[in-house]
Amino acid sequence: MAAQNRQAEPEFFEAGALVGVLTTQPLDRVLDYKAPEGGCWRGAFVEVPLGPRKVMGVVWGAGQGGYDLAKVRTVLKVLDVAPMRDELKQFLERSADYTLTPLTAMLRLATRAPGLGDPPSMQKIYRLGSGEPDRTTAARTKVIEVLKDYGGLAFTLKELAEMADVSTSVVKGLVKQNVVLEEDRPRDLPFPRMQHDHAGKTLTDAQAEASAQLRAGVASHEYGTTLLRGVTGSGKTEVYLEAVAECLAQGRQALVLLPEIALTAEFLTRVEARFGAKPAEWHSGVTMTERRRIWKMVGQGGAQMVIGARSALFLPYQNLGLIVVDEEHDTSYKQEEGVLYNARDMAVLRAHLCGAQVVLASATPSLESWVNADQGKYRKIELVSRYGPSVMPDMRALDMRQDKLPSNRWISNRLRDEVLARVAKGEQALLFINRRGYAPVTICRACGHQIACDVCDARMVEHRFLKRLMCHQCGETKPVPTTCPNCEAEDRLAPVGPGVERLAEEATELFPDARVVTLSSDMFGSARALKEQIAQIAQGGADIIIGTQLVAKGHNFPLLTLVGVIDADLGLQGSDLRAAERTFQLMRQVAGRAGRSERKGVAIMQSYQPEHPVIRAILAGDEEGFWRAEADQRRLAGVPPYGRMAGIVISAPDAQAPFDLGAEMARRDGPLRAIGAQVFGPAPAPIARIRGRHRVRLLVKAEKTAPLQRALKQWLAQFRPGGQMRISVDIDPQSFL
DNA sequence: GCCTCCGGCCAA
DNA sequence: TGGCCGGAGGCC
Repeated sequence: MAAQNRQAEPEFFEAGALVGVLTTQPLDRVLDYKAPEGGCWRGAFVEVPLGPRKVMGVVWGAGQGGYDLAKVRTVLKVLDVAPMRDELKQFLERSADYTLTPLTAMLRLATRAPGLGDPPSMQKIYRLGSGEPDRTTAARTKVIEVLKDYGGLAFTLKELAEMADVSTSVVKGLVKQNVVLEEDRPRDLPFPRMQHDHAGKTLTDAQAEASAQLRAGVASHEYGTTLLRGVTGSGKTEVYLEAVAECLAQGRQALVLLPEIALTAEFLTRVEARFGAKPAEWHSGVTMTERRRIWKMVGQGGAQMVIGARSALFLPYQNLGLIVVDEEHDTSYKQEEGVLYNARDMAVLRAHLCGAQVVLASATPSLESWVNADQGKYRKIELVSRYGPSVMPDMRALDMRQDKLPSNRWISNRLRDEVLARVAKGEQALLFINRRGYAPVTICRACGHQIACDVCDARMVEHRFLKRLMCHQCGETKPVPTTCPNCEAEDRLAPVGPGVERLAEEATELFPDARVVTLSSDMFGSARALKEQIAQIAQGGADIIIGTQLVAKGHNFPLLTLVGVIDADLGLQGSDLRAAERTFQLMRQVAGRAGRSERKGVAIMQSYQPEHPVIRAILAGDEEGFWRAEADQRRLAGVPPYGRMAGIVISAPDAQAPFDLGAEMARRDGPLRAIGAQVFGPAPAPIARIRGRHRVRLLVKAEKTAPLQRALKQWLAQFRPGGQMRISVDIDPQSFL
């Protein structure tokens, strides 16, 4: 047994000792190997033989034993990178448990940099030497002048030749005579030092007070989360950069997470102006060599600050003191492919493990964060705009009870006129309805019968695009009948109420000269086609956008100046539990735009109950009231953040097999029932086909305190998907529709 | 994830 | 008989 004081130190394994190695290969197990010559520490990055191949792994701990010792192979070598710290190891284990992701997949997330095993790559650099040239030429003089101008600095061959405007052979010639020195330098260099006090900004009183609180948190070296709420223009970036400054002053590393789209050169320039040097920048567009440099430098302390997209959370920080999640409500923090995790929540987990502070910044916080702040789990700081009260769009409710709309019309004349006015000016209008399909109800005009699902307590929704009736509870579909199944009357069945498809039909009739585009999840074969469509719209490829909740997903349409909510009451009835929150945030999105451009944004809500507390709160700009009303609804329904949910997506190239497996899974729900959880579905997933794979989804709902992950694990262990079928688990799914 | 092994099937 | 294809399972 090791001495007690050794416990803080990582374990050392003598050569030949059995060690457990976690590889990046998707074998969901730690494999036994013998420690290499010279031994190895726990946490060491190693290369091990696996079958005929060599793969990378991490020494996770002592070997398990139990595997045929004769077959145990030896670690090939220990890689020359900083070993994984216990904090990151725990973070990977805890987040794997939370998201029900294999640990190997988490390790892959944390090692997304190429050539980690390669010896440090070197490059030649050139600096001024002491020799004298045998003869002087104009080109040689220029090289010497450049080097003298920059003092003792060194440059690569290409840089130097370009700066002196000579060919590289001139420099080489000078090297032979020791006029210029050629040296080797590692390619992966530390990032330039950032100065916490380089250029302090003058802060308003409110900003100074807020940043003092954040600074105190960072200085405590303890975990804590702060919700920093401030509208556009209130200067919340300046405030959280003060927290970064404190973190740098403490000699700890800072991470700022931004939604992918917000990673702009403009933001980097701002940071550089404040701290005198650029931070490391980590996102999907960064080159492979730069990724490797960042990964290594973050691990050995050569990068003080990282600005990145969600995956920057998995870098091997040496001493992380602060994580800022800017625009924390943004849905792009939720990874929706591969490993499904929410970077906002995982940031809080990682900060817990390394005694860091988290700052969640947003003008319109997610309800989860709002509730956490309200319950005292998060500290809350409010920043009032320096330009006075928050800029809301011009917001109105249209009381539909006063409007005598003909049947089968949902766009009121007043809204129609507003749309026409925008289109005439070359601006865009968005008509928002949170209902997929053509019509939510199909009714028999002879007997009043409504076509319902055979197995669910739900009405079938007509999907004209798919030419079928569909149950949104269980996903069952059937052709639209011509005779009433109840009274057998011929041709008396009629669609009642609007869905997005029907609204598009109405808009096309109402605005014959406008370009109308529909955005609904089940109308796109692939995520990429959808993305392309959205990009086209953003560039002005449409005048009127008809959309479901899909359009609320953080997309930016700069030409959009009018949002018409067709049925504002719909979000209040629980068809999609986040609809009201999104509706509210959509309004605020328009508000932010109205503040920035000369075009004022207008939001119009058609409602049959404009006196409803949520509607009133939105109109009055009473955010507190809105969140409270919304929170009450969620609490009553027992859904997040007051309950827990998980989405199970079953996918396969053919459509039937996932349904069959989904139905079987819904039947054999013992382990879930044991913790009081319920299963809904199977139903088509929000995007029903991706890259040729049909997707079917089950939803599991449990109480807040129920051990959901453990139950899901037991439940899922019963099923072994055959062939091309895949099951993926999404804890805390973004959409529950 | 990738490699290998094995059974099935087709052309001669 | 040989060769090629695709699915199943092992890899420490």
